[in-house]
Amino acid sequence: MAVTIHDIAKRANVSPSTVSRVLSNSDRISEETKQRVRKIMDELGYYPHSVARSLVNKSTRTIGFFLPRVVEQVFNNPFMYEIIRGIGSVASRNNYDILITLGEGKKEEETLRSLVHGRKVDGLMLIAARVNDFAVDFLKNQKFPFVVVGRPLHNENSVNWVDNDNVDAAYQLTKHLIELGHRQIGFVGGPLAYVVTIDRCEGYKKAIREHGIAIRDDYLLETEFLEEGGYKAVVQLLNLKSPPTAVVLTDDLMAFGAVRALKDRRMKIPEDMALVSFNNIPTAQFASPPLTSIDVNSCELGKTGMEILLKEINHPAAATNRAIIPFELIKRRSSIGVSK
Amino acid sequence: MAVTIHDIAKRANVSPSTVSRVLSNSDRISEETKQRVRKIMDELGYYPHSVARSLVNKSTRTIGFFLPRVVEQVFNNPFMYEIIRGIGSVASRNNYDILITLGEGKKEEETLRSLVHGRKVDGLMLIAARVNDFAVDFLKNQKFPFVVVGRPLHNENSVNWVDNDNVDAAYQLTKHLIELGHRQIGFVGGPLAYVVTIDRCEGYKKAIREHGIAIRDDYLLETEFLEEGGYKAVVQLLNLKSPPTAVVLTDDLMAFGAVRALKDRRMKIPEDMALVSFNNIPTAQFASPPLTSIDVNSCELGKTGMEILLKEINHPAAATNRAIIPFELIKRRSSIGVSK
DNA sequence: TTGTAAGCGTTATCAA
DNA sequence: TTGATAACGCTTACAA
Repeated sequence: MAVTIHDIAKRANVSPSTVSRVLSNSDRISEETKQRVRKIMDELGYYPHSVARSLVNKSTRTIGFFLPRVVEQVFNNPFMYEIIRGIGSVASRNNYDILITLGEGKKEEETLRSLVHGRKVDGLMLIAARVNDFAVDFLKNQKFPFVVVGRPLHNENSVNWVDNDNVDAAYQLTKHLIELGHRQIGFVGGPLAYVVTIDRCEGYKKAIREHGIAIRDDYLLETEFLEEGGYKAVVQLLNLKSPPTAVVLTDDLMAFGAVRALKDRRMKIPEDMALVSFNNIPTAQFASPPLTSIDVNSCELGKTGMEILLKEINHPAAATNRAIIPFELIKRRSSIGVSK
Repeated sequence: MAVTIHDIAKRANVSPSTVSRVLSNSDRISEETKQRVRKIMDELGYYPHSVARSLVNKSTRTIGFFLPRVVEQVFNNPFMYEIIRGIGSVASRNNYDILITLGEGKKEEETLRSLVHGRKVDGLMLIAARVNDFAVDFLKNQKFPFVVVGRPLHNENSVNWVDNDNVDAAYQLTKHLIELGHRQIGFVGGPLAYVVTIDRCEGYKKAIREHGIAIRDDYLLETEFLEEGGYKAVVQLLNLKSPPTAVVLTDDLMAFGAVRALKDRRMKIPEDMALVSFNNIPTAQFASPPLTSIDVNSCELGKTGMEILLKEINHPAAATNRAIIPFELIKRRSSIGVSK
């Protein structure tokens, strides 16, 4: 069996509580005993039992990363990994671990309950706010510390969250196309169940309207955040009587699909159709043509989200926190072509 | 405070142990009491405290995913996320969670000790075997359940692992180039500290030799598993008096770098230089040209690894397990060109 | 079929 | 400066 605090105590001729105090470096223990106890700990290869600690401390120093199945299917996306890396770097620095719970095959409520009431984690990170987000409502209701990476629709002021200004990002992206001379611009969004889709669509519409262009419903498409979704959407747009000359897609993977659809028909990008998208995943720059994309700064989203969560865990009384992470419009050949 | 087993017991006029037995659905409790206790659990919204459970059960139903900093830097790679998804699907099905520990800024031993002796996890998944792998040695020594995704160099028979047959994969990939008529073939591997690099290099050499071609040391390069590494390597190869006409790269990201290097010099792929690589990350097919790549089946690596780990956790006495996951050579335009 | 009580490995309160 | 002792919330012999 592993060595416990009692084993140390016995060997050092002190009580377990003294050992515990040495562990927390209490200043009410003589330097001499500290030395002695520490030496024995080393000899015996002692390491505190984190579960036992958690039980009495009521803290696991672990935060949960919860991905309900619906979300995971939609966002099977490289940028998810970037977010985890961001979270991880802040977590690691603060001696927190990350518990990943995939809700696969289980009901969302069941999984959340096991995390929250089971006290497996001190707080939760949610990825992507949905329009009616069960997880947000549940956690809010339970007063459990959490942060959403993504602006929630209904609880913007009472929930901790971090996101880009997606309305503005879509606005800038669309404006970029308009400035290139496009007047017929399509919009391919993800599922409308996600707030991010709504925001980006709004930014798109705002840019269109501001430039005196009419909004065409047949230019507005909703699909999955996947390559296949982008493919289908572009095919549908191309089948219109007057197809758009440019398309805003809300994800790079979709844009990859769009590229494939256009290549299948021997059409040129951006000459026949310009493409712009979101996320700037690591391979967007290596696509053919390289994709104009909004860099959402995923790593920073994760980092800041984690910082907010730590604040919430340690000072639950404090005000609601939110953060807007700057994005960057990266112009590449899929919109501006080779000339420029 | 959260409701405990005692609260339920009081309300149901039974003892805590009875409640506990209801929880584990013991067959020594009358159906009637079960019903009654369960009803009260629902009413009070009871959920078992997982930490308390872990303490007595000596199991956290959590497995650790350990990524020492050195490894993480090297493998900042989309296929890592695929592996996690694979692990996650099996874990979720078996009611396990995944604890991700990024060793950032901490010593590897320190982190491992906190996981193993701190009993935060029931077992560990290691990603990528290094030639002298501290983690492997440490865990083996501690007799702690673990599995390596990647063949270990020294303990092939005494350690659980799962991997592709990297020697064969590299052999097939190189042979593919030879069959296309190439005789001058370069090899750009990752750091030699990783077993995977050694294996792939061996497969490459085997194919070269078997076809009566001489091995040229100036065609063998070692670099990072990153885009930049591929770029630099190809530049170096191009500066040779007689550069290779084809190159085997051990990662798609490297291949992206290679593509960039060639495009910078207005060289054609595969006419001026054919490229083939490993991993078949989701965007390899959308590169320009689409990349010929070995699909290592990352998701399956994760799944099988997790299955082996569960076996090890539940039957520690059983024999050492290992698994070879089939790979697939996906031929695309970066090697075969458009004609075919 | 159910209850009592000990124990899992810590920390924290109170006394000494 | 240190030591008893009682938690933390659960499981499991052993008794009844």
